[in-house]
Amino acid sequence: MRNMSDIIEQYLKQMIAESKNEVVEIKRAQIAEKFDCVPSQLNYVIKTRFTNELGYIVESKRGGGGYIRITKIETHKKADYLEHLLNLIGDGLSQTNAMHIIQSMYDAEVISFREAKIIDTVIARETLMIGLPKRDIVRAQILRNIIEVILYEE
Amino acid sequence: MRNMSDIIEQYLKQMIAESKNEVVEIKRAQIAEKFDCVPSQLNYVIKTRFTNELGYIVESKRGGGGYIRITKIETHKKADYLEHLLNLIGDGLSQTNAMHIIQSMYDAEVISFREAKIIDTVIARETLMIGLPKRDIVRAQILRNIIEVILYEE
DNA sequence: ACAATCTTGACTAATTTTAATCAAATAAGT
DNA sequence: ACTTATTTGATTAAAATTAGTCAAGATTGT
Repeated sequence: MRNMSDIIEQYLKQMIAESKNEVVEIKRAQIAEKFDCVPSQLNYVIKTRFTNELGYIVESKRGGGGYIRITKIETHKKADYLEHLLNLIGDGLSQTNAMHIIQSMYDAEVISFREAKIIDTVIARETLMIGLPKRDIVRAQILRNIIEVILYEE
Repeated sequence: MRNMSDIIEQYLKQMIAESKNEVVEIKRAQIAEKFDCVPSQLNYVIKTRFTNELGYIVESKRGGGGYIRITKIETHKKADYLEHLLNLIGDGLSQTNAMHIIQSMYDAEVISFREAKIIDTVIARETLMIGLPKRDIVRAQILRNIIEVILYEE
């Protein structure tokens, strides 16, 4: 790791990853001490690496018993969204509907463009060389499983 | 070896060759010191010998802990590799063989870890709820199509 | 001699680190 | 309760640490 800010960033992200609810709560001075840097460096790291843009909410309190709390929200939202999609998919799924769902996932930035293309290909009727009604059932099963992979990663 | 730029070029290429992932990461000032030249000479060498044209990607960061990272990308090799995999896949494909291919693709850095997991899921017999021998045929078809998506992108 | 390439250094830009000062919340003393 | 002191985070600005650009001068090849 190249510099102190990166190290602290990694440390905090690790804490969030290990946490139950995508949250970490720290005492600024304590972390500064741990990494042997000035306290305000924590503010710098937070301001440059835990922005709202990147899906973090930062709350803090001063005074005795003060703290800084960093919450990662995007994953929650994404999880909710993916759960929603899972509910949407019934026993069967047409190619058109599947493609709409894939497009939606791409728009929601849950999957990359390449992943979208891969999944599109997988659920195409030309790829699944099976007759109806079985084809729609397999397609639903495939997409459900893919969503679960994304949902339960990390 | 006639001049400093050539020497530095050779040095960097040597580093890349010895590296695990066709990457070298340097500190500009440090290399300049090592070869007793001005730092900006590194920029010259990189600009003239590690161009995108020649298959290199250069990334950098300034400030404390800054760096210059040069990555060699072997697009041709990857294409050859993927073609090879396509030839490998016959009319049918067992889950075990498919998983080996997926692992290989991940090792070759042709797919990401997440993509590997997605594809693993898709080709699992639990996902493809079809009986043999049809299942192996569909699996082969799916993997072939996925590889083609990756092969013919961009 | 001419053209292309290389070397050098001054200046610029980005990023990180550090310190000083400010503001808010709590704790303590009266 | 009220005032004061202490603790703790926020903000800002300065300094330090890198890398990038550009252009003038030097060297080399033809």
